[in-house]
Amino acid sequence: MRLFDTMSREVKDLLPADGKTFRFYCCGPTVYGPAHIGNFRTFVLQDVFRRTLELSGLPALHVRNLTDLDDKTIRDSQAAGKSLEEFTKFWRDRFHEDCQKLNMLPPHIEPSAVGHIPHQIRMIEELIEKGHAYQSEDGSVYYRVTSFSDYGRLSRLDQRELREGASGAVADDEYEKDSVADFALWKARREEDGDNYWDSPWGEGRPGWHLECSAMCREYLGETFDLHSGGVDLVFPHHENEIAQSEACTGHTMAHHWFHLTHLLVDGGKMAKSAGNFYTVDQLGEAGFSPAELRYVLISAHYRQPLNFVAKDEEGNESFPALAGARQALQRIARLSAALQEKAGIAEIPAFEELKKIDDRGSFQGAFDALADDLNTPESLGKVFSAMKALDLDSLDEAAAKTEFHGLQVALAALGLELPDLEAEKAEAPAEIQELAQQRWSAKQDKNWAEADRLRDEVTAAGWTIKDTKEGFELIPSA
RNA sequence: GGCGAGGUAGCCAAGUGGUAAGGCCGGGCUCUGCAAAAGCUCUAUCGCGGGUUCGAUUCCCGCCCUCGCCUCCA
Repeated sequence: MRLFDTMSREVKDLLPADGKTFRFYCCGPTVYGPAHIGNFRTFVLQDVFRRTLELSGLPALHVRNLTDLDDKTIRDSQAAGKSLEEFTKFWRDRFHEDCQKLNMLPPHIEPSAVGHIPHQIRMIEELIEKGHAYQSEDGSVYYRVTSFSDYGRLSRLDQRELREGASGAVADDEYEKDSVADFALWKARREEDGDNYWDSPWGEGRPGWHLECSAMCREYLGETFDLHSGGVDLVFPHHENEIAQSEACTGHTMAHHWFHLTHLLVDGGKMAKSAGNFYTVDQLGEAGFSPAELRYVLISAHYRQPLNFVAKDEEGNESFPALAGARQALQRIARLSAALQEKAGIAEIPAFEELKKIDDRGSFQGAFDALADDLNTPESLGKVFSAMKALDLDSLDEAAAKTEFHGLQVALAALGLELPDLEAEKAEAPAEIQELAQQRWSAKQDKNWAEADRLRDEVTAAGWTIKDTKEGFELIPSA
């Protein structure tokens, strides 16, 4: 598998350093509110990445943290009058529910910041010892950026000016630092932190945000690991600071590969609560769209391109045309898949573990290859449809159908797409509707077209659509 | 001001130095009493102006425009 590396700015092969397991870390969510669909673009694509790795025969060790200790979780838990633990547990559970709905494989290890305070303190001690950090008068500890000559390599900071206070915002603890670029490793206890403080050699306080990832990477993946991932916004300063902390501490390269995911836009602009275009999985569910449909949209653009999520149609109504389109597309795949399955005489769709063993992917090999080549999800989807169109179902014997069915399932498993249940679409209509539809069918058989049409209108008015088939009819709830 | 990404059909979105995947929408056809559904099918010369080249949407230069980051942020 090949993937673009932010550090070297080139597409590189992915090879596990230990020759066996590909070990990678993803910066997870801050659990202080519901994750939005932009967050999930990142997490879903990381999930496609992992699925592709595993299906290509490379075992993975996936670590993704939960940020449960930072300014926002403390601030909002206080505002809610809850303990930090109770508050973050609520949002952590919610995040996990959303992940499950979106068919994401759970990470193998999911550490949290609060659970690793001692690890972080130990790292600070090391950094002070090695001259990379200093304590300020109030008991905070800062990282001295100038002590790490490689600082800025990932974000190419050395090639640009550090514009101090570009946003006009100036941290209130700035006077404590030797340089504005220095960042906090340990924050001295403050009034507004409430009960959220821990003992340390520098007094009571709490670790800085950037440190948790460094500490947990080291704990679970070692001093050097294969890949580190996150949203583009984390390149600077978060990942830059992680590198500075970890590499200054260990003296070794932190990660061999940096995988960054470009943000989602909504209707051409940045998603923001203030803009009213901040969507969650639940919200879209309430609007009548399934998580699978959302997932389809989230993977419909390459991860290094901005993806424009269209929420409003041309009339400006919030009708989510992108999701409606995804529904049509998924149903087409589902019909073809069902036809292949029947032709192949296969009872159950093979589980993920079983799909790992399938190496003849038939016509769908190209769809898988597109993912292995820099995780090109849109090309992969294109190949799925192209392969579908090229298939001549009638000419396939059972063995060929089986190969094609398995190939399709591997491609879908890599993309993490769950197909809609076509049978479930045919919901049970109320008895009176069934009766009307049956009467209409009889009228139709008698070629009493006027009566048949009249009855169909009645059924339609009641919110159901009649689909005639060769043998009879089906009732579908109207959209 | 600095850094970066991008402008491909109505919308979303791949890709390529030799006239452009795929999805949605829309049109047509088949099927059908009609309709729906389904299947098939049609629809772009790639922001503008130069340059390099036998040939550029794809490389180079300039311009216009959009978006993101530089502050917590996936």
